[in-house]
Amino acid sequence: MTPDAAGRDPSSFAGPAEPGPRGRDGGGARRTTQRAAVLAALHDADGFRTAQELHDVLRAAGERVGLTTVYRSLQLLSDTGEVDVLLNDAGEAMYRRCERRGHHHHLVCRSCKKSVEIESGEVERWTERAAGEHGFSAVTHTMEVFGLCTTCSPA
Amino acid sequence: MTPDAAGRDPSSFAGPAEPGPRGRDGGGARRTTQRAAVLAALHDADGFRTAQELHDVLRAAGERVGLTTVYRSLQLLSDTGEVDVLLNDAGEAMYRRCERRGHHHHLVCRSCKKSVEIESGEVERWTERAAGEHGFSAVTHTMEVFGLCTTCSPA
DNA sequence: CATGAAGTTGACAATCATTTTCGATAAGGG
DNA sequence: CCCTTATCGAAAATGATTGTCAACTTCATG
Repeated sequence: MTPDAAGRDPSSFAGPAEPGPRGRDGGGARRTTQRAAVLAALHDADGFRTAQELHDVLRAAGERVGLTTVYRSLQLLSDTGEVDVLLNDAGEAMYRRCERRGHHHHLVCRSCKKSVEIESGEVERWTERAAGEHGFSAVTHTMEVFGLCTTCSPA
Repeated sequence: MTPDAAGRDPSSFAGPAEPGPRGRDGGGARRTTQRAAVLAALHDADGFRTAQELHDVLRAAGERVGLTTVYRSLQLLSDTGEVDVLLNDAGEAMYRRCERRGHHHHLVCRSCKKSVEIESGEVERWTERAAGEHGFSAVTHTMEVFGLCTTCSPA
């Protein structure tokens, strides 16, 4: 059985392991247990999770974290690009810690939310071309692919 | 100057023009002025609009429609596929009356929300393939392209 | 190790889009 | 013209996310 969130090793995130420049921005971003916990919970999941789900997991694991803080931490993390955000059908924000830092897309399981990072120069190029043909500039795009992963697939 | 919503010809939507089978589903969907007004307002716009924006336009045009009804009408219209929905960055639903009935994507102006319908077998195929490579089935996807249209583009 | 300034936290209130409620109203077949 | 029933809409409810603000950490420094 996989250990639940309570059993994870916090050192990989919370500990003062990395001696690098403290904080993320010029000012002083502090290293707090709450922030580390959110990041850790996110790390334990291999799929997208909502702020509330993460909060539930943390509380269930005995962490003392407020929902407000979870939202703030996620906001912070997504601002710095450390986690990716996407809106589900219900319009709720879902977060995920991604390996890839640059632009990429996701293949998300509709059932368990597990996801795989995918890249596509093909799509990027098509997008640019299509936009150009219609005179649009400063083009950006969003694209997410949903399906059922092998585990959640029937049969 | 383009006539505002108040000046549109209602006959094209509200009038008993089409003698075809009444309503949309087997039961009894009635033809009401409010529903027609929402559809008409949507028709006047060549871009995506939020429910509230449509409501404002209708009220400004002197129509007597409640916000609730606008929401309900849009829900109805999107259920039957008569209008397309997409969530903006803020997570708000935006609606648009599209020419194309089948699956397609949009090129949306970030500034004025004007949009163009685009199709891409290329993207469809790429999506299927990428999903297949990772064992995902029952694949669907969302994709929207944003940019600045010629009118809103600087220079 | 003590200290203080500044970043953080979290319970709770406030937003805000969207939905639900439910009595009043209108559509349209008979 | 009437009656059944879909529909309307004002107001209350919902639910995710954000703002408030006093109490609390973190951590560079003395």
